[in-house]
Amino acid sequence: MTRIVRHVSEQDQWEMVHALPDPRLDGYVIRYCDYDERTGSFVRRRELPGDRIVAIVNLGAPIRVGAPGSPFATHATGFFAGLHDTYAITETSGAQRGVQIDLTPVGAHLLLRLPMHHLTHQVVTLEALLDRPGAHLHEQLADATHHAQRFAALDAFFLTRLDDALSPVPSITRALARLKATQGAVTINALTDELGCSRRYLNRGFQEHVGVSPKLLARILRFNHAVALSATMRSWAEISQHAGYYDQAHMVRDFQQFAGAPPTEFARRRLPDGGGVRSD
DNA sequence: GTCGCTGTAGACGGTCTCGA
DNA sequence: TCGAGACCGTCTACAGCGAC
Repeated sequence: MTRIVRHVSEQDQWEMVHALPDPRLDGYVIRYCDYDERTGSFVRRRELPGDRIVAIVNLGAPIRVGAPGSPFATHATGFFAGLHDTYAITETSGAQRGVQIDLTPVGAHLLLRLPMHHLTHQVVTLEALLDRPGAHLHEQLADATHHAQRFAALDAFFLTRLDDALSPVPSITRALARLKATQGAVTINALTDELGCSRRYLNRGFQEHVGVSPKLLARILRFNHAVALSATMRSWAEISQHAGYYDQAHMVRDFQQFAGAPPTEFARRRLPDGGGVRSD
């Protein structure tokens, strides 16, 4: 099933085609997004941290990606971005085209056959991570004339890798599900009690399968919840309460760390596609 | 009243060592 | 390999302030 989102304004124009992967990839690959974008109002945007591994197969002009305080790197064919504890900045020429693939951390770990802490706070090129098969995938997507063909090629690529993948570790999968279900509103002690394992075991499992500590992931989920609530609620005090923060000051600190701006500035810079904010 | 900011004490979580 | 305990840094809870 696909969902098409179009936006046309005086300065900006884009089309995004969202699709779910083959059901056999459930729990590994979350969704695909085929995009074609031309923007005049901004060329730099802040991408907020989330609970998923994002891969971009770039089919247009090179994209530059950086993080606060570190230099930009240019990516011509695409990249994989691991989990981050702050926002990333992307810069384009104003026009971009490609496919975004969202993977679960466990899915990325098993399909990429990589300890996830190797990808944490990193943006790694397609070729560096997947070598020749990655270059072949890029060629296939570039040659395809319709988004359905690109999604089919991605399904085939990941299903091939799924054949050789190990099974997920149940305790880590359960911990991730619990964190997600509570939007991060669960203490790590409660989590280890529920799972019947030690903090040390849980932390090591998260470093291997997710790339960040359980607490950091819980904070990212809570922040994402607050961002989602801000689309429908007006009062920041109300949002902080509903998202599970102790008070507004508590929430402001997370906004500054994860979005690089206090809530009001964040809302002012927010982009209409909901996926990020304008950057200077 | 809302929002953003600072300071501080105590709780919590990450990491290390040691032992089973 | 994993759990228990200790230590230390970070986060949370709370108070208070000024600007709008």
